Amino acid sequence: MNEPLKPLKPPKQARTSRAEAKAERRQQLIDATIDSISRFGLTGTTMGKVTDLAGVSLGLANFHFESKDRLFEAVLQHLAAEQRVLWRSRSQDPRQTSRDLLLAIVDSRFDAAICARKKLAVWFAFYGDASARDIYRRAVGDVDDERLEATVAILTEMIAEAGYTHLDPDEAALGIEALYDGLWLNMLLYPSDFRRNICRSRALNVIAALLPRHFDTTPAAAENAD
Amino acid sequence: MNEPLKPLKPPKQARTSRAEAKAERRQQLIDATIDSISRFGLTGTTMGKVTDLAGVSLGLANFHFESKDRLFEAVLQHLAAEQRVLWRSRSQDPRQTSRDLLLAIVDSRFDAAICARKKLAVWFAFYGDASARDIYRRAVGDVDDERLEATVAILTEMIAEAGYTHLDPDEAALGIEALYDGLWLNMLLYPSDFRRNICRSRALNVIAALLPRHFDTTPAAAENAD
Amino acid sequence: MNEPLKPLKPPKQARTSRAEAKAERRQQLIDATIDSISRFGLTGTTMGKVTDLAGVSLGLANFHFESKDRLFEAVLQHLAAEQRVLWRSRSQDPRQTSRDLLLAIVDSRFDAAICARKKLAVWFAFYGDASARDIYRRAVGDVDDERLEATVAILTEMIAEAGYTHLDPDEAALGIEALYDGLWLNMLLYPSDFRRNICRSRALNVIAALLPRHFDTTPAAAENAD
Amino acid sequence: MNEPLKPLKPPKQARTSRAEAKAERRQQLIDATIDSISRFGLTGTTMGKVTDLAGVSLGLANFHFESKDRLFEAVLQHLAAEQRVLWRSRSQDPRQTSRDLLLAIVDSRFDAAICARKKLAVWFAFYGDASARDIYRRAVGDVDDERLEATVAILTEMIAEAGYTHLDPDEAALGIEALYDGLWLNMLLYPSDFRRNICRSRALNVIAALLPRHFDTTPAAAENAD
DNA sequence: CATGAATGAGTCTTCATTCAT
DNA sequence: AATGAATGAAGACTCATTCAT
Repeated sequence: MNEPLKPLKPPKQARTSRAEAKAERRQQLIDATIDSISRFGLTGTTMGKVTDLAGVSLGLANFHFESKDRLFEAVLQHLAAEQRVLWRSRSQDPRQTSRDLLLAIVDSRFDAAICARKKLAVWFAFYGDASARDIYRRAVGDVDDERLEATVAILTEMIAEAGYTHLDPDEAALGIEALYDGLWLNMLLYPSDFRRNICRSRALNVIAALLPRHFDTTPAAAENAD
Repeated sequence: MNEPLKPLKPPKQARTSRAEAKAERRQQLIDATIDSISRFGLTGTTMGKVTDLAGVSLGLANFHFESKDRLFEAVLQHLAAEQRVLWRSRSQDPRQTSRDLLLAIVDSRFDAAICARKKLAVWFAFYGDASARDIYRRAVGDVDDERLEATVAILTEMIAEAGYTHLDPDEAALGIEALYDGLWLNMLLYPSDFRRNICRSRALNVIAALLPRHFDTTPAAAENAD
Repeated sequence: MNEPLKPLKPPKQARTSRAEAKAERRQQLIDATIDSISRFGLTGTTMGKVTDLAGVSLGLANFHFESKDRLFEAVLQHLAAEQRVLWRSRSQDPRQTSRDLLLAIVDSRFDAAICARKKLAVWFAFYGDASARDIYRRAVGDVDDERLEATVAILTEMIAEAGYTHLDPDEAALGIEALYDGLWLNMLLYPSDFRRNICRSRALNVIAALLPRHFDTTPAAAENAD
Repeated sequence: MNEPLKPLKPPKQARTSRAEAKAERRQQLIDATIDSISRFGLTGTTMGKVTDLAGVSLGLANFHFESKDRLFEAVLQHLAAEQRVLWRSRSQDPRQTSRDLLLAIVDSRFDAAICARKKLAVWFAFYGDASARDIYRRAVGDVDDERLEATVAILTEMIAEAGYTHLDPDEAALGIEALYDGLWLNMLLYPSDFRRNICRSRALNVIAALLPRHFDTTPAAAENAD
C-alpha cells in the first residue's frame, strides 16, 4: 500500500516545439489520471497520485488543468474523442452497407484499445459518482447522442430493407446501446470471465436475433464476422 | 449547499423491544446511506451526512457498523436481499412455466421498489469505484451468481421446448443479464428519458426477439405482458 | 488486533455478602486495568477495553469508579498498598537487625508478586505521563516518603554501627532508592535480559559496596543472601 | 486550560537555501514535540498542539514526518543523537584515562542540556507507554547498547588497574547505568528536590564506593570532581 | 515552465460519559 | 446493580489548492 507509485513512462524524451511539449505534458497527465482512476477509483484518485504516476511535480497538474474537475473533464473528452475518431474512421467508405456501418459501431465499441480495462473503469467511475455525472454529461453527452442517432438511422434503413414490421428503430437502437453498456460492465466487473471478443460476439448474437435477415443467425457465423 | 440535511423520517416512534429498536436503528442508517450515496456519490458520502440524514449522532454509525466500509457492505447486502426476496416470492408457484419464471426475473429487476433511482445510483456507485468493487463482490457476488444460474436453467428449458438450435443458454443468459444492467444505467443517467416501464418492455422486446416461440413478437403484445 | 479481549477470569463465582460482592467487582476492574495498561499503555487503555477484560458491561466501570481518573487512582493505591503491606509484614519482628530491615525492603521491592511485569508497566506508565503524574503523587506520594524515611533511619543506624565517616545516610538512601527504580526500568524494557533475581542481587552488590561491613562483598555471598 | 498555545520561537528568520529551510522546519517540529510531550504527556500530545507550538499549520507535520509515530521516532533519534554526540566529543582525547572516560559518560548523562526537564519527560513518556516502547527500541536501542558496551570496556580496564577480584564489569556497568536512570526518574518526578548537580554527585558517590581506588571516597572530593 | 513546501478545511474513527431500561 | 445504546467532542490524517522560489 505504501510502495511508491512508478511513473508510467520514462521521464522525458526529445522535445520538438513548445506547443507539442505542452500537449505532451497534458496527455501524460491524462494517461496518469486514467491509470489512477482504474486503480484507485475516483475517490482514491488524488492530484498527488496522478502527478506521481505522471512523474511530474504536484504543482504541474494545477498549472495545465485548472482544477481536479477540469482534469477529469479532459479525461472524459479524451476517451470520447478517441472512440469517436475510431468509429468515424471506420465509417468513411461510401460503399459501406448499413450492416457494415452497424458493425463499425460494434467494432469500435469493442475495440481492444477502446475497452481496455483501465478505460472501462474510468467510464463507470463517472457513471457511478453522482457529482461526477454532471462532468460526464457535459463532456460526452453530445458524442453519446451522435452515436445513438447514427444507430437509429442505420436501423431505420435496415428495417426498411428487411421489411420488418414489429421493430421500432428507436427502441431497437436504445436496446442495443444498452446491451453494449451492460457487456462493458461485465468486462469491468469480471474481466477474466468476460473477454472482449466474447462480449463482442455476444452483442452480435443479440443483434442477429433482432435483425435475422442481415445477420446469419448461427453462432458460428457470428464468430466469423469477427 | 450548506443547508442542513433534513432527516428522512420523524425522529422516533413507538418502540418495542430493545433488540427491535436496535434493528430499527440499523435500517434507519442503511436507508440514510442509500439516500446519501444517491445524492452525493460514494465520494461525497460522509459519516456525518449519513448520520444527519438518519437524524442520529455521529458516533452511532460506528457503533452499529464497525466502519464506513462495513456500513457500505450492509447497504449492498440489504439491496441484494431485497431484490432476491422479491424474485423468490414471485417464483414460488410450482405451476409456473419457464416463461413465467423468466418474467418473474424481469419483473423483479424492473420493479418500482427495486429500481428506484436512489438504489440504481447505489449499485453503479459501487460498480464504478475500484476500491468499492471488492465490497460489491464480497457482499453480492453469490446473489448475482444464483440469479444467473436460474436464468440459464430457465433458458435451457425454453430452448428445449422450442427446439432452437442456434441459441446457447449460457450465452443468451449473459446477454440478457447484461441488457438489464445497460437499461439500468440508462435509467440512472437519463431518468426522464428512460422510465422504468419503458425499459422493462424494451428488455422484453429483446427477449422476445431471442425467444420468438415463447413471446409474441409484436410490440403491442409485449406491452400487454406488463 | 481485532481479536476480542478475553476476560481474565471466569465470569462469576459463589458470592458471599453484598459488600464483598462489590469489593470483588472493584478488584476485578482494577486487575483488568493493570492488564490493559501493561498491554496497551495508558494511552491505549480505554474504559471499553477494561470492562471487556473484566468481563462486565461498559457502564459498570463508571458506576464503581466515578471516572477514568478515579479508576487509575485506585489502581495506584492498590499497587502501593500491596507493596507496603508486604514490606511491613517482613519488618514486624523486633529482633531484626538493621541489615535485616534493609533486606526486607529490597526483598519486597524485588518480590515476584510486586515486580510482575504487568505492574512495572503500570508504574512507569504513570511516571511517564505528564498528566498522570499528579495522580501518581496524590495516590502514592506518602507511601514513597514513608519508605524513604525508613531507609534513611536504617542507614543512619548502620553507618553508626560501622563507624563510616564518608557516607551520608540521606544521600545513600536516595541513591539506593534510585537504583531500585533504574533496575525496575531495566526489567520493564528488557525483561528477558533482566530477570528479577538478577536485578535483586545487582542491587545488593551496590549496597554491599556502600556498606561493606554489613554485607559480604563477594558476589557469591550476595547470591547466598537470597 | 483553553488558552492558545504560544509558539516557541518567533515565526520566521532569515532563510538560506531551500533544503536548509526544510531541515529547520523539521527541527522546529521536533522541538515543539518535546515541549508538548513534557507538558501534556504522550497521551496529551496531539498533532494540533505540536503544530501550534511550532507555529505552523496542522498539515505540515504530516508532510515532514509521515505520521505521528514517525514524528515520535524522529524525536527520540534526535535526543539520542544529541547525547551521543556530546559523549563522543568528550571522549576524543587519546590521553584520557579510564577514569576520565567514565566521567565523560556521567557528565554527558547529567549535562544541563541533556537532562533538561523537558527531555527527561520525553524519555520516560516513551518508557511508560507500552505501544511507544517499540518506537523507543527501534530508535535508540543501538545507542543504548553502544554506551553500555563502552562502560563495560572502561570498567574492565579499571578493575584490571585496581586489581579488584569481587567486581564483575558487566554487573557493575548494568548497576551504574540503572542508577543513572533511577536518578533521572527522581529529577523528573521531584524536580525541586533533585537538582541535576546533586544527582550527578550522587551517582559519583556510588561509583566511588564501587571503585574506591580510582575515586576519592569522601563526599567533598566527589563534589570537587565536578 | 516547473517545483514542492505550506495551508487548513474536511473526514473517519475513537472514547469517556450519560441514562433509559 | 447492571446493561449497553447513544452522544458529541476530539484527534490523526488526507488532499485540493496556492505560491514563493
